[in-house]
Amino acid sequence: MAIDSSSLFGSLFEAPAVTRVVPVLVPLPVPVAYSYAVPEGVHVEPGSLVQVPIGPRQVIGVVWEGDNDEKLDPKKLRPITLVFDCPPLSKEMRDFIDWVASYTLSPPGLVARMAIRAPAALDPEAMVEGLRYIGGQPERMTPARTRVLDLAKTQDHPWTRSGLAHAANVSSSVVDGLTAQGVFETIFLPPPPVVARPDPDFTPPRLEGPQKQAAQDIVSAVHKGGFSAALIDGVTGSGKTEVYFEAIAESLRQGRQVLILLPEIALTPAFLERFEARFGAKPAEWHSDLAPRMREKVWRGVVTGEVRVVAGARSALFLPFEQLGLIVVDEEHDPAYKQEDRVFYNARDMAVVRGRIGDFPVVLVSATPSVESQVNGLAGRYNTVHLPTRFGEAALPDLHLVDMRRHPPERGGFLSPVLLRGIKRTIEKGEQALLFLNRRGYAPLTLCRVCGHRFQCPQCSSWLVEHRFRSQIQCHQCGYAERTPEACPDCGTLDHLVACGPGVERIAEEVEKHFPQARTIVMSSDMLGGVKRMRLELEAIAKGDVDIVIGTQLVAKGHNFPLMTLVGIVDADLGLSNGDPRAAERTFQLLSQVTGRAGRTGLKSLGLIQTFQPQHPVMQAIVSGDAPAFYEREIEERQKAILPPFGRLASLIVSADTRAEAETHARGLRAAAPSVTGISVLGPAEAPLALVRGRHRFRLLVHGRRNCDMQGFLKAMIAQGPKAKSSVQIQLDVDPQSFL
DNA sequence: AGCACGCCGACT
DNA sequence: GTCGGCGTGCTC
Repeated sequence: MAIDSSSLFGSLFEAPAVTRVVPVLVPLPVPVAYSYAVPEGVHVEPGSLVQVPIGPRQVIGVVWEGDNDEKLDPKKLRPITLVFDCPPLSKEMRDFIDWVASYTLSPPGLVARMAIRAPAALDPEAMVEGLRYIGGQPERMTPARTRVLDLAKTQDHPWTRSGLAHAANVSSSVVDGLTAQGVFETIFLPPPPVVARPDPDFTPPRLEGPQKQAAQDIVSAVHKGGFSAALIDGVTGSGKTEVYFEAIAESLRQGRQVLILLPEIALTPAFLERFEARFGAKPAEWHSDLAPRMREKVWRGVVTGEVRVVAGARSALFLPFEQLGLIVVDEEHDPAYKQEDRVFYNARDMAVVRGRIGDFPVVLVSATPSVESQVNGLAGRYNTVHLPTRFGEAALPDLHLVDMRRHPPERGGFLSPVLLRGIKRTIEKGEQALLFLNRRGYAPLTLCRVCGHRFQCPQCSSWLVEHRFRSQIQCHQCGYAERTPEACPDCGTLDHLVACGPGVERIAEEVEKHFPQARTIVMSSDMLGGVKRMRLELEAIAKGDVDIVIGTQLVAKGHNFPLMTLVGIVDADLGLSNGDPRAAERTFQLLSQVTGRAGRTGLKSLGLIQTFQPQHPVMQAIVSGDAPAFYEREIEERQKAILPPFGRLASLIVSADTRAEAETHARGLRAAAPSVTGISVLGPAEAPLALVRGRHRFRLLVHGRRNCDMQGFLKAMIAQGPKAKSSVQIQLDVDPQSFL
């Protein structure tokens, strides 16, 4: 119910009676709810969406519960401006918001804002204008008018103006003319649903072997109801999607809504079509570049319950579903689930929390689960379901390590003779080769041969990467770019700049030199022509119009290339030595994903992995396929990173996935524990180095996830003061039991 | 987050 | 003499 603002002020002589004061979460980075007066005759309850004044502007807020600040004079409080005509946020949703705010040490108002981020959706949706045939004839008949009338007579349902014109193959002015003659009357129709309702029994599933058991396991969890967390751990091509589709079907049969979380990049037309084939309708989409109108429609459909299934990126986790009954997190290991600004959260972990608070099952899915989820599986907190074999005729590629010390490339090159032979054989058979290198551009570093000058970013001091296609040198950290200079800016020498190391463009150059007749393409996110061109190129590749694809990690995700029978990893070691505590895990996941692109239609396929460290556990795990052993070792390594109880609270490193996140934590720490001096903020790669140098007595590592018990940590710090002999427990994200 | 106020440099 | 840089501080 919207209230008229003129009624808020009462008459001149009677002071408005303050009937009630309520706390309201406003979208500001403040730690508490603000208090507002509720005008007489206005009904609000916890969860109501309201418009309130903040200084000179109006914002959307949510009525919360709890005590109001008693220091504020209720008479001086400003009144709520408007109550939106919209179902209030449920108790579950409010508990979820409070929980996430407390866990991530974020202002609750900013967390709440993520749930109500479609402001215009709060207005009632406009009715659609329609036309109904009421009989009669126009004064003059024409062939076009006859066509329209024939159609309207045979199909007696309301038409839209353009729909009728299109169906009768006339221009809309013909329809307008008939309407003016009184043949049609204008009526108002409720807006059409955003998406059709999916039918759980549209296409019965055809599950094979281990899929059956896996589906039975998770379907029974959904059937039983109540909170549970499952981890579907299945190799690429093992049919994980079909399995979780059955869980979705069961939830739909129970009349509950379903949320499928996907990394943004995996929200492809291919996925939506697959869903449609099983359920007869597409899910509603939710992601960052949804058109504003669509965003509003989906948001409203979710609140009212009209939308049954949402497939969305991480932000979809905060949609206020009416009756959510299941969350599926596909590709649960994907780093894209981590939000890196404002509110730092991992949607995968918060999905589990939402399931626990809402008392419904959550299913995590991956071919290469995160170490965190593996630990939860081993500890019995998640029920692990294995799908060990490929489905149908698909066979895993035959994987081999290429020891680059024994098979060096020719001078100036990066492809070993072994890989070049493999490419030759593959394209001779009319099949495709994929060369993977996770590095955009031509070369990661450029220097002057004469004076040794290195091109460095003026803004953030990382190396500038040469991009030959664009004739630019770019900073991959901050986006700085300039035209590739011809002369060295330091010594002025012309044409003496030398590229160091490979990027995909440079690999393409090498490939073209060896296979001038082959059709070659470079796929990377900075591709000229944008997303549209990329889609077309991916289709062309799938059709077999390309022989050799050279790509960055963008080709690793989701796409199916039936003719791809050779995958060459150009530099498998890349990313193993960047100081990231998760480097080995990430590399394992990436390499598994890329090699999984091959052999999906039964053709015999091969993976060649170029490495200088063939003994490295990641390489061994990839070729042996012994993932359990790899995870066991990773878990051990991660647990070693949890420091034993330490002595004095002398100084502290705060380190996180990004410097910005570490800054956020540090601010919280400084505010909560002013007695602790010597708090340093370091980037992800610097913290281990500082520790090695012994500058700090201990560290608080919040790499990647916020699963460490920050609240407990702060309390312990405050309790012990700066010089106390302390034994603060630091809980690293490897063991995220704090939310279960 | 926004948007104010507030104090020091180059300009109609 | 003003316009404008962005540094602190407040919003129920």
